[in-house]
Amino acid sequence: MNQVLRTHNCGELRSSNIGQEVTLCGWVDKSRDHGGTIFLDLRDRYGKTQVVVNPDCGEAALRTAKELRGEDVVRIHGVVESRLEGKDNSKLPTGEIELRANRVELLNRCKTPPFFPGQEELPSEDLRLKFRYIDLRRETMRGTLVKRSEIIKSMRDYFADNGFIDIETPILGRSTPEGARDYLVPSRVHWGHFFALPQSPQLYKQILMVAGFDRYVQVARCFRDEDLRADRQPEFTQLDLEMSFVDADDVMGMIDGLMAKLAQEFLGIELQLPLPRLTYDEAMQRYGTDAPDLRFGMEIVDCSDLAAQTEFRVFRGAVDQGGFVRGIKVEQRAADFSRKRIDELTEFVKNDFGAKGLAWFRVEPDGKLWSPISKNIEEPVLQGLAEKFETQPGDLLLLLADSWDVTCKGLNGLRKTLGAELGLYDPKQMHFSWVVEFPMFEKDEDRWVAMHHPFTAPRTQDLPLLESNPSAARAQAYDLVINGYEAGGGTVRIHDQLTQSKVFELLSITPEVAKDRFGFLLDGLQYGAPPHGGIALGIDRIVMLFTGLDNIRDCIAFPKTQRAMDLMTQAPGTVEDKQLHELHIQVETPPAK
RNA sequence: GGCCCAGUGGCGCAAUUGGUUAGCGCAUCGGACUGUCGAUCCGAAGGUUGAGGGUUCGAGCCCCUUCUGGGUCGCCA
Repeated sequence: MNQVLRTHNCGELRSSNIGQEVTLCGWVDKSRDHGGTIFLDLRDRYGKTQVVVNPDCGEAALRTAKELRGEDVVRIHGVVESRLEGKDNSKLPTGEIELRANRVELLNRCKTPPFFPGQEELPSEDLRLKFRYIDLRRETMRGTLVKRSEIIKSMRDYFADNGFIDIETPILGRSTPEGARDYLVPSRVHWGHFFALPQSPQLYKQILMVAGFDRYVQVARCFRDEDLRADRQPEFTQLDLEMSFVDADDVMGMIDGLMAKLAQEFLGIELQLPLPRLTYDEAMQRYGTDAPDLRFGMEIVDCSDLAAQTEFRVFRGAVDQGGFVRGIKVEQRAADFSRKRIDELTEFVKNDFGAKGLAWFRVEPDGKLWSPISKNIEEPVLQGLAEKFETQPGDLLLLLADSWDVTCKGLNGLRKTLGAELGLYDPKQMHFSWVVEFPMFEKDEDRWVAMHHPFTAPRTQDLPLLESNPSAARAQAYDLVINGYEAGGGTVRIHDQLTQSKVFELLSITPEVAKDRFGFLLDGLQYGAPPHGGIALGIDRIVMLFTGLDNIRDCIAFPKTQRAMDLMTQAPGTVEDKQLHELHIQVETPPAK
């Protein structure tokens, strides 16, 4: 009778449609059977509509409706009617109307599912992942994926409006031993040779600049075979871009504009531009991390100078060994910290960050610092601490005496934990900032390694430092930080051979090795490479932050578990011997347990 | 690889801290009901506590091993 399966969706009918004959398709979200009258909540991507079936609708319709169960797929033909006086449902946009059915058609029966999309308690995550098609029917999951789609569209529009062109780069590429562990793809044609999936399109986009494409952008899938976290998946999506004839300010300015647009469209907030900038050194000193959560204070205070004046061995010893004594202040909440809680925090900094212990002081009503260790510390030093931290009665001080690294990591860990626990910020609040001037190099055991990648340009004023003092050299690198998450990072690249050679030399990358690994880029740089720079934004993380979620899996339709498995498809799986044979691969027998 | 948390009918939780027959809500199945929207009411079925081993007169609970999921450190240029 009807040529079309449906005339409307389940989210669009309103009072203005009253009297119309329509056909809806969808899933039975819920049915309420009153014997004579049956109410069905029909659900699809767009919303829910209430369907009424009663004896006036015909026996066949009533009989079919009676047998419907949750998640059955149905098609309903009927007339849009106003709900009875006072029976509107204000929770639904379609709540003023209902569909009086005259035909009820079961399109497909649903087995009793392990859980229902509408149920109040969320099932365990492994079950949600195994039955992802059911989990994705949940309103929040649907909402997140819709918003993700809208965010990506908005990004693409922005860059298109700014003259960027979208160019795809290969997924099958070449392994570069630096950086994260690669996912490898064996070559059938080339015995013993492998492709690597891209960790990022880094080298290709630089080549595109050499090719003159000027402004490139891509929504790029990236792969890194490293252990997972709440904000890390083995495959993830970057908004990757590169620009020619620009400096760091130009790139950051472009992203400032993007963030302002996204914040306005999706959060309804007006960002003040330019976004605040913080140097790497400042970030480490004040927050102990290169990605600080700036929604609250609780800044780190360095009291190493005072520690040098005490005989107390823990403090003095740390400083004498070239370490630091640094701490944070919990304002007015000392009473919230039981001895047990402080013990837990001590275990936390010991276990997770290798701290030797946690020193703490309570500020007494008379303003004096009290601690189990305060009797070991000279009065002037205690007073100095109080002044340095600008303490008030009721404050709590937490101090670490350790290496720079441990104090940074430990205090950052404490600050993040306590900031959330004490509710020092509104979880809905958003803070955008840049961290700039990263070091060019860091020491890994005895050798220098690139902090970002070996093509990162140093600040021009730091060029002489490459020879004299590499550790002091700062890069033209910038990270976008949102709420304590690294939401993106980029650099201005080296575009001249001389600087590139110097950097390689420092990184102990011989010309031969360099030629072998990325000879094509080095060649390219000699054929008219423009100055260029770019950035990559973590789309999954940005979606996570913009939707207020605390893990990245909920922003991805089909994510992997912590052990990098897909519970729905059971990937990765074994393959047939024939396939292995074709690829010239032998699988080792796992060691006996 | 280290540390931490969790695993009990299909789902979410409980079990007085080692003591009778493992309990509740939702879902499922059957019945009743013409206005519900987390419908309601009556009834039924359904678990040996992730797996293996140990301690004990007795283990969901204690110990060891292991599997799965999650958090985190290392790792992630």
